[in-house]
Amino acid sequence: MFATNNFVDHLMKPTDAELEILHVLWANGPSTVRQVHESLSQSRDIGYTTALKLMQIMHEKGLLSRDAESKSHTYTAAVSEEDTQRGLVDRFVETAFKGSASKLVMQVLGQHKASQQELEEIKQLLNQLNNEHN
Amino acid sequence: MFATNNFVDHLMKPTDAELEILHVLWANGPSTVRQVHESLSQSRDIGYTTALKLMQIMHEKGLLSRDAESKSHTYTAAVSEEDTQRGLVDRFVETAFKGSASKLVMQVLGQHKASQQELEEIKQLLNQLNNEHN
DNA sequence: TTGCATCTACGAAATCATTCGTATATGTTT
DNA sequence: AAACATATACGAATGATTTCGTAGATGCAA
Repeated sequence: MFATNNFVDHLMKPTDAELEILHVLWANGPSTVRQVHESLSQSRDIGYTTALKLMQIMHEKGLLSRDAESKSHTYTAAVSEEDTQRGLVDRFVETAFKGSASKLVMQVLGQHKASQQELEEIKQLLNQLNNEHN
Repeated sequence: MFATNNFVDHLMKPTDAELEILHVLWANGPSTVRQVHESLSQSRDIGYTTALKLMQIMHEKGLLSRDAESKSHTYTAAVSEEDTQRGLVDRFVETAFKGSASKLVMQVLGQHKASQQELEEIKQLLNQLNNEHN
């Protein structure tokens, strides 16, 4: 067995609002506050300065990096989608399922429709894990 | 297709501290504040009146019911573990994975060790889902 | 019945997340 | 250069969560 991801412990837990912003940056790449605000506005009401403030705080926390060359700064996600989701899943499994990851999986699979292809991918991963066990 | 669980929308979202208490009650059944507090004390520092206050609030919210016959009240979880976890998963898939349940499953399976038996159970569920697709 | 242990009720502080208004800086256009 | 549009910085209100101290009720024991 190899050492696993202890670094997850040090990852900041983004709040819900912060996650919204990270999703925009992960999807669109480096963006200005205005661009992020416009994207967020499509799904909910949010003031421009609210988005700005959030991104400033996220920059302080180290969740975003920024380039301040021009008048309007350009922000970039400083944490990867994978690492962040890994950390979130860790916490979630712990708080909601008392550490039982397989219970979570069962719950999710039973509750959400997945496409044929998605099911295949999951099966494939399962077989792979099965082999590692032997 | 049948109507699915719209009632999930109306389920209160328990906070982290509230979830801790629900887990105790789900595991041990109806309990007094003292019993719950003793259980919680095993995993972390928490004052007696803190546990009491939390359970009073949860009672107000409808998360717990209580029997006030004797001097010390007996509390019972008023929401089921299944329903609660269903609601939590819904939110989590939405905020952390933008609705992609299969991405969540892949992330969890890749990240957490599951026993041979757990993997088998999951596979079985997958096959079942596969059949429903055809 | 007086006192002691234990309970509930409740107020309130501390922290955090979210929100936005206002002030000020910056750069562009006339 | 003056005016305008647009940017950042920042203070502060609000609401939710967690925490615990203190007061007062309750029941049992001496």
